[in-house]
Amino acid sequence: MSEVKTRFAPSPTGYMHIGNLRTALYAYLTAKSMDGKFILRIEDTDQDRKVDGAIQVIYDTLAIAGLHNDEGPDCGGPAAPYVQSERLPIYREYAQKLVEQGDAYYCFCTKERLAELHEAQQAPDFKGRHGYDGHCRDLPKEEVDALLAAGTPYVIRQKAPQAGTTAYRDVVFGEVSVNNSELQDIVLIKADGFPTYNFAHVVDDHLMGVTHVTRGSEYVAQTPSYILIYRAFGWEHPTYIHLPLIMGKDAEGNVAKLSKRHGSVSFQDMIADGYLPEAIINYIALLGWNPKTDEEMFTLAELEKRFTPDAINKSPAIFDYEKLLWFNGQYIRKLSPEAFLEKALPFIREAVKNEAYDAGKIAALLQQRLEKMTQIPAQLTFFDAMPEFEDELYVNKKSKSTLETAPAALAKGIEVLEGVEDWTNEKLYYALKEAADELGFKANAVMWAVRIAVTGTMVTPGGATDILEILGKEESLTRMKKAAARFAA
RNA sequence: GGCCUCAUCGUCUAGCGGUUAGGACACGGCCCUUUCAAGGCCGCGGCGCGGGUUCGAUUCCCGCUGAGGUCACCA
Repeated sequence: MSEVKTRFAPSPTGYMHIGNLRTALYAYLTAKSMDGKFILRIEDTDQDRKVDGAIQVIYDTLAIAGLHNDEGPDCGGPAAPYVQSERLPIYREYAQKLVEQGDAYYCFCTKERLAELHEAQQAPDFKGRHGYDGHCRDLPKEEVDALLAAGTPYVIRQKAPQAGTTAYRDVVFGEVSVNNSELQDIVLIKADGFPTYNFAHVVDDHLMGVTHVTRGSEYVAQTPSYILIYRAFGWEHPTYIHLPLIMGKDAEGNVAKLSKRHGSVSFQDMIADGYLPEAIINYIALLGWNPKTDEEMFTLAELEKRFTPDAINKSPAIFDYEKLLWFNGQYIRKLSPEAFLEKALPFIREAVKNEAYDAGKIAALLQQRLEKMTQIPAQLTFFDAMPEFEDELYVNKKSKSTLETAPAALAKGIEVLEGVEDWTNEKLYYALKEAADELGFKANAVMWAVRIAVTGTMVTPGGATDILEILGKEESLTRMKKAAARFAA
């Protein structure tokens, strides 16, 4: 058997839908699991949907995700070109061949006629078959030639058999069989001369040696039409691996195929929102596949070793941001302090403009309590400016801090801290602990009061002395004195 | 509407005739603790319904219900 080859064939829409990325991942893993090659092909046959720079988005996404392709427009390969708009003559030639064989035909129906047809079929009382009515299916040859000679616009349609059944075996869905009477005479070549996806992908998959087609299950029902094309050419069709759909929920909680409306999900947006590529990959890998063990943390490299297409599930999975968030937190914690700082720095500087405050120390506090990068700025607002706050913040039952203990704790705290030379977390902690002992307070009571005094914030990343250290002696004491003065007044 | 597919905790899932139905997220509680997290422990929570087959069905078969997909000169 020849070498396994899978492909990812996105159309350049300008953004990468997360469902698409999952398809890319599975196609990639399918190839890797069988020691095969993974190729990238750009399906840009829709002239109306052309978007500048869209191909770059695809390259960037694969690069960020770590899905390296062995062949493609970026790196070439034996079946180049890998961009469909550059292969027009090829599709033309093969379509022509089908027409000659009698497996396809010219159709001169206008879009208006088709639209009327479609409308009539939408009527509530419509009974018969939906889809194209075969109007041009059996046009006499002379008439076709005359129309062609007159320059009448046309498309080329597949001439699908009207009886019998077409079946294939899907790796995940098993036997799939449809009555040919359900099949449409799908358009192969559009009026503008471009092929449809339906035709182009079949020709390309064959010519490029693709052995396994991994794609979303929305194609399950249409695959028999494609198989008929393979047969018409006398080609062997590839193995099909149809993936369960990823579903999303809309504002009302309705479930549907993941889309902008249902769930919303561009890979770039998620990265911008502070999700780590590794976390996204890990999470989506588990949407429809599992290793049959309780493990669930997987790097791409591990997935390459563990993945097997036959363990893919059939049922659709709802995309759950909560769980993705959890994965993201896990991956954030796994980062080295340096790597974390690098990623977190822009977000830290967004809130903390004062560069006297050590970003590295701030990052260290953040790393253990973050789920995504964009949560950073909101947690750091107190560094640059003390917020307005009520004295009630000093009251905390668990820490035994009250409006009576707080002023005393602050006064004593200032006194002790004035004497601290070595302004480090550890020294500060013992100094304040000592202050608490002298006051006969629980250490927590002092810590609480000090933390509130220098941050004015109920919840902060890091404890009192963590923050004192970053703030520095001067700023810390200034803030504490100001806070203490409020009680005196 | 026709055709097709799917169906285990709220969510992602393990299970492939006999299990106290397992894990993870979320949720609740406890521990730890310098606030909050993180971490540890415990808990809550599920086989859609009805028929069969079988000594025995979550598991096999049929029907129902529910959900989704698809019926474009989009992919």
